[in-house]
Amino acid sequence: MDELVAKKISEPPGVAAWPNTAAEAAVAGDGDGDALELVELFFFAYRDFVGDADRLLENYGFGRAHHRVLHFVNRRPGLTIAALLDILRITKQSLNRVLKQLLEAGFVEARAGVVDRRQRLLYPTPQGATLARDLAALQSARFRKVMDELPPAARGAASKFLFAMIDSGERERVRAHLACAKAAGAAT
Amino acid sequence: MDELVAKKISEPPGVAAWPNTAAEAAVAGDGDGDALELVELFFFAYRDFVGDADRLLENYGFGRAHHRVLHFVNRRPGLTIAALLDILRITKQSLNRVLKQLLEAGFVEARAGVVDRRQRLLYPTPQGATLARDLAALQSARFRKVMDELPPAARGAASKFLFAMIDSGERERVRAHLACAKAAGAAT
DNA sequence: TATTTACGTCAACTATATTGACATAAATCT
DNA sequence: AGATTTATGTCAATATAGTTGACGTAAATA
Repeated sequence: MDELVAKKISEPPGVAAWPNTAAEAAVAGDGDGDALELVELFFFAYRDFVGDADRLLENYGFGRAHHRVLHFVNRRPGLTIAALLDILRITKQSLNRVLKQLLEAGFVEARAGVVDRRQRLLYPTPQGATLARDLAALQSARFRKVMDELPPAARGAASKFLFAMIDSGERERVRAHLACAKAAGAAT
Repeated sequence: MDELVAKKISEPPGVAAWPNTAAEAAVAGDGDGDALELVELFFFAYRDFVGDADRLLENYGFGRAHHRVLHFVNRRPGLTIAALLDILRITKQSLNRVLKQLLEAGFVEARAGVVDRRQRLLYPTPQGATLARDLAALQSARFRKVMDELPPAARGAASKFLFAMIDSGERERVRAHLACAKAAGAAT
């Protein structure tokens, strides 16, 4: 590692690899200040955002990993393992431990795929749906409160902002996921 | 993504099984739908946001924990252990492991407090400051790109939005931190 | 029939966090 | 001066969430 470090340090060429923004920032001095402030605000906002759910999950002996799985299964009933792995960006081994617990605890159930029987389609049980809803309620309550606090003009900006924060290559995927989840919700 | 869509389509049986929750969500009002969308956007946005830094940190054998410590030490040189623990909300044992590595690798240095010699005041070394700046550059570059993509009217909204997302009891603390960091930054 | 795909599973390991107990030096109170 | 509190370090055990790699199996597909 030290050699990597040394390499990095002794690497004025690295400057070229930097986003020119770094150079600009250095020149501009505090021009970066605002962006840095956003970096920290994002950190604090996310910390508090997940904190709500964490506290509720403790009562069930679950963690954030369970929350994510339950959330996406609930949002998109019939989700396959592969699709879930793709959303969460974790390995199947990692997912498996958490998913197994959710299955055994009766919060999620898996049915064999109809069109492709190798697939396991994941559905929330009524119990799972309830917990998912409670968790979502906490988090969307925070968003609603935020929207109330915000000047009306700023309200629509939040989702635009968050969407723009996503890797551009990922946006279509996310958009499709949202549309799909919305359809599932609307269908009922 | 295509597979997601395909699977979704080939899934009429799932529809029947669809959730009570979704139903309830629909009943609970679609105001929730928007909030739910924000919840997921926040998840994806944060995932990609930290991803940038993660990739750079790998070159140094560091993880997110090191990043957070280095970041705040760099933003607020002279930070005490207690202040850092308060920001990060972790235990001293957890901090210690990471901090020790940063100290040993020469990215951070600790000096005895002047007014209170029990305290260890943390400072970035030149090496640490460089890495911190590189990491920050990646992340603020993302923010700047986002701002460029956003309609001008929405730009100011981002920091208001993020600030409103923070626990109300924490906002003063965060505001103070930002002010302090800004002052420290101005010195450089 | 042969191969690929979707998934499960065992094992070993890493990173990040926790709780609890105890140690030490410096500051502060009485 | 002596007792106590404070700021920090450290050892040990544990939990959670993730990783890579290897191997297995049933079902779809070429």
